Amino acid sequence: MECQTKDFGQEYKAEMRAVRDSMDVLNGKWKIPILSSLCYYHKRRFSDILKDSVGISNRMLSKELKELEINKLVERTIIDTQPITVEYKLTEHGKTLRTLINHLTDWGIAHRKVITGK
Amino acid sequence: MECQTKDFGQEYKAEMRAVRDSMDVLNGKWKIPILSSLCYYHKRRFSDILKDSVGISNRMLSKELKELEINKLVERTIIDTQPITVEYKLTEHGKTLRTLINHLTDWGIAHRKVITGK
DNA sequence: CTGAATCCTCTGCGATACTG
DNA sequence: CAGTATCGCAGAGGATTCAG
Repeated sequence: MECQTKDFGQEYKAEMRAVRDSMDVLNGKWKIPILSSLCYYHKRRFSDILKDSVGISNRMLSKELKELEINKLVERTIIDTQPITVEYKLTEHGKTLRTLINHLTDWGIAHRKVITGK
Repeated sequence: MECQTKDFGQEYKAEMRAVRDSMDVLNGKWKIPILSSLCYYHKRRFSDILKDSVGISNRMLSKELKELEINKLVERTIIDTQPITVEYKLTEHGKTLRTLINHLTDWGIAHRKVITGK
């Protein structure tokens, strides 16, 4: 594989911005665990995601879900029970992350082999 | 695309670990700019990468390069000039990152379209 | 049950100065 | 030139408590 971009000026800056956009979305300790939970259970309640993402606090979960919603990756639905419950699910756009996460997974596995030699 | 993993227990945990491995390597403000510089210029000196990665401090560059070297993504070669210079380049393993970065770029572009609508 | 509010700690990162 | 050493701040994230 040729390891070059055509132009280290223009195109390079655009690429940097795009990669940063992706990283910003995925960044932090909890984004991917949360997304994975929503990916598996197509609908999931707050307290359930809390259990799936082992170790997270409600403060963090709340914050992260809000960001994911702002980024149009997750949809929030209030269910009018007593007491109120809330359901979260991936948007169509959110589902496209699955592919990206798969790539990250694959490279991570290959990388671990290189580092640990196994 | 079906958005599921086969098993939310076993396989899920392995995937989480792999993704985190990838993210750890790429994490932080400067890893990708540095890698991109090395990707374009197949060999590059410390002071040059410093200029490529606009805004980075020598302290940070030094730290990041060290981490990349530990992760076997980058190779360091001391050139015995006066004063000494040092050349960095991607390892074979490091070059495999290009593909991953491309995926991150592509998704970042698509994501920006969704968010900004343009 | 689903958060919001507070408080506190720890880490990433910038600025600057110094060394071989 | 290629780093290392020190300092300081801002933001990420944990624990706990409160509210609708």
